[in-house]
Amino acid sequence: MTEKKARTPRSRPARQWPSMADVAALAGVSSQTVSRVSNNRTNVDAATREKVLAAMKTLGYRPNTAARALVTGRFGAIGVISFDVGAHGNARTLGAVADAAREAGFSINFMGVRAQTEAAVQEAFQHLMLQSVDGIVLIESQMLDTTSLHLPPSMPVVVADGDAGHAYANVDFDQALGAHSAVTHLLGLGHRTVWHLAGPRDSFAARRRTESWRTTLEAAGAPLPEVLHGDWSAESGYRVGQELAARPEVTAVFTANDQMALGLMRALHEAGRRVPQDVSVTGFDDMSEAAFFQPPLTTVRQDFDLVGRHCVRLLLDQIEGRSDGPRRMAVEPALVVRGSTASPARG
Amino acid sequence: MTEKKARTPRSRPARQWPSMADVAALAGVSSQTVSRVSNNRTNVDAATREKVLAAMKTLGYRPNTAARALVTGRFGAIGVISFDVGAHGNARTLGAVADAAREAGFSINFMGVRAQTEAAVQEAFQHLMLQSVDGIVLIESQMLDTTSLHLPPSMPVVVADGDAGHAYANVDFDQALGAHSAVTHLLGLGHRTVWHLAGPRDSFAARRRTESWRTTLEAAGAPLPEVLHGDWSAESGYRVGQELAARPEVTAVFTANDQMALGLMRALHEAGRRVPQDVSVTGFDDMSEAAFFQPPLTTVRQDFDLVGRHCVRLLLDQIEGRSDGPRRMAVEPALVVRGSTASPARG
DNA sequence: GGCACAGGTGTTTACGCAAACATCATTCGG
DNA sequence: CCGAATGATGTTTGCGTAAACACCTGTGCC
Repeated sequence: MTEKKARTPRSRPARQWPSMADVAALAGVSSQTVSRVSNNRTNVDAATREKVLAAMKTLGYRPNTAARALVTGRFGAIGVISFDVGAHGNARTLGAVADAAREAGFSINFMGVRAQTEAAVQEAFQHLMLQSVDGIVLIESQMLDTTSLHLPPSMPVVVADGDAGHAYANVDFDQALGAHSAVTHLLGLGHRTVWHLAGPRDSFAARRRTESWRTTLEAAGAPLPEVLHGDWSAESGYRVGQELAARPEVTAVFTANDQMALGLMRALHEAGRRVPQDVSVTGFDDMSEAAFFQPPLTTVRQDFDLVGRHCVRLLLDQIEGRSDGPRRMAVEPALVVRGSTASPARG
Repeated sequence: MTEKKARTPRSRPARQWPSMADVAALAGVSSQTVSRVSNNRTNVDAATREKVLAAMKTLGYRPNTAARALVTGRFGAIGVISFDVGAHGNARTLGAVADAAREAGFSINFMGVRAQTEAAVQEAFQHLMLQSVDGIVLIESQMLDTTSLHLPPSMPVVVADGDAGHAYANVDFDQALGAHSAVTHLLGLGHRTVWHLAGPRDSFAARRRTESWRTTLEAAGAPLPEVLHGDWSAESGYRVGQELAARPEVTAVFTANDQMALGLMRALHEAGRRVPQDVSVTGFDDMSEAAFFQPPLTTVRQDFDLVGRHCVRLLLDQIEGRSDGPRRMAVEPALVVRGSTASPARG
């Protein structure tokens, strides 16, 4: 391993990848010409290009991204920070961002954040900030606080499904519209009012859904019931559902996501209250399972793929210096009516 | 990318990050000393180290991973290739691998693969192979064909939830045990035989579950019904469920995952066949919603976190040259009995 | 007091690539 | 037919880091 010659080769791990110099030697050109071919520059003779490409193939050459990043200052990578990917919406958004990024020639540097604490988000940022990404997408970032994250102003950031009040570019569903359509649907069926099983208090998406629920009820002159909070999980929906099931005046519930709606319906069923005959339930997300719940769930469909594409587009705008594009984008959700909602029983 | 236009778009961005040299200048030491501090070497005087750390903090210094990777040949990154992250199991595994990797100081380079074709997997590999990762984890990789993937032998690879027959290290659930326990549970309840709603034909995990179902039935001397295939989705479970519901002899179904079981139960319900009184149903995965299905699903729980940790461990063994560790690991699943299974009605 | 030795630090070099610049051969307008 | 513009290629340089090596100082030992 360690040879003791005059100017010895280094005792590094043996070179397993050919470099531009190797390709250049085989093709009988300079390494710069190899670089030009590698980067698809136009000013290379067709015959020369062929020679180089052949040599690349022979040696199995692949450009070294580290060296390229070092010299260009660009990494071809987008960082994605997300909370629990076990949550349906987060996973879908991640997948959509990844797809869109790949189409744009970027890879995804993923950081999962377990705890919803600011320190955890901070740490994730710090990791990604080691200059190894060109920009960052933050999914479900209710803890985001602009002032405490020491981001260099030059680091492009897009927030998906988060607070629209901060300084970063933002892509989100039109939560207000989604909540409004669900609540209006229920009121239109003849319910006197609509209860609300909300998401966690520190989620902006959840808060916006709650606000829209409130204003819709107020506009309709319906009484405003107390808000009950879950944590997005089916289990929390079940717990809250047990409380709601105990109140006979509850005939309609607008739930902030599908998973909680599932738990809610389970609790109602166990308490002997039928959905939709006794209680109507709506969800939010339209996860792929929602159509097969018992009963099939009326819910608000979100187009996660579109969100992913928008995120990447806004991020690339920043990365490539096109800051004239829109900084905030909203994706319109659509109400999907299924079997979990009906007119209240005449009682 | 014909960027024939102006020669300007490639102008190098202004230096926005301080380098070692900047820190060294401020601290009044050589850049090599900064390097030593940065890498936590011991042979640095305590006072000097303090000076350097202070300078780093003042300048907001962060080591440049590209430069470090260039010189060390290591990237501190693990590539993860996964199919649809909308599928519960894949998302959970991804999250677990990401967590385990972060604990080990590695970041995750994620590549989603839309189409389950060999070409798509190939392309994902090629992307990751641009030397930007130290190893690769492949999730749900039924299409994996060792001979056609041109991996350098030195690229560490671990396959999760895939074929145990190939040359790569492997972490998987003990599918046979899981299927066996579910089928045995159903037979033990008094069912004459157990039908099987299987996963896609090209999934090794699905095939192993099917095989184990078959051998368990044979060992019990139970008749062997025809196998019906879904594609993991609730929708496919619903379609197959309509067929099964039409056969009165079906009293118990072992389903290859929870989502299909949901669709199946929906179809049974619509056909007027009650679960579990008329038909018992088991799932596989124990997704967090399964306990709130109607009825709550008896299923086989998989510990995805453990799989993720094992994957990272096996991968690090290879990356760091410790190839003496185990190359294959199995994680034991556990049967969770809930309300979707019961003894057949005396008919 | 000399001498080996170790710990602390600085100097040089190379990693692989692409930008900037240099060189040479063409082509074309007048 | 000359001089300038254009195109194809080679040469030099530097990105930020860590390894290898050189060089100091002080210490302990005889």
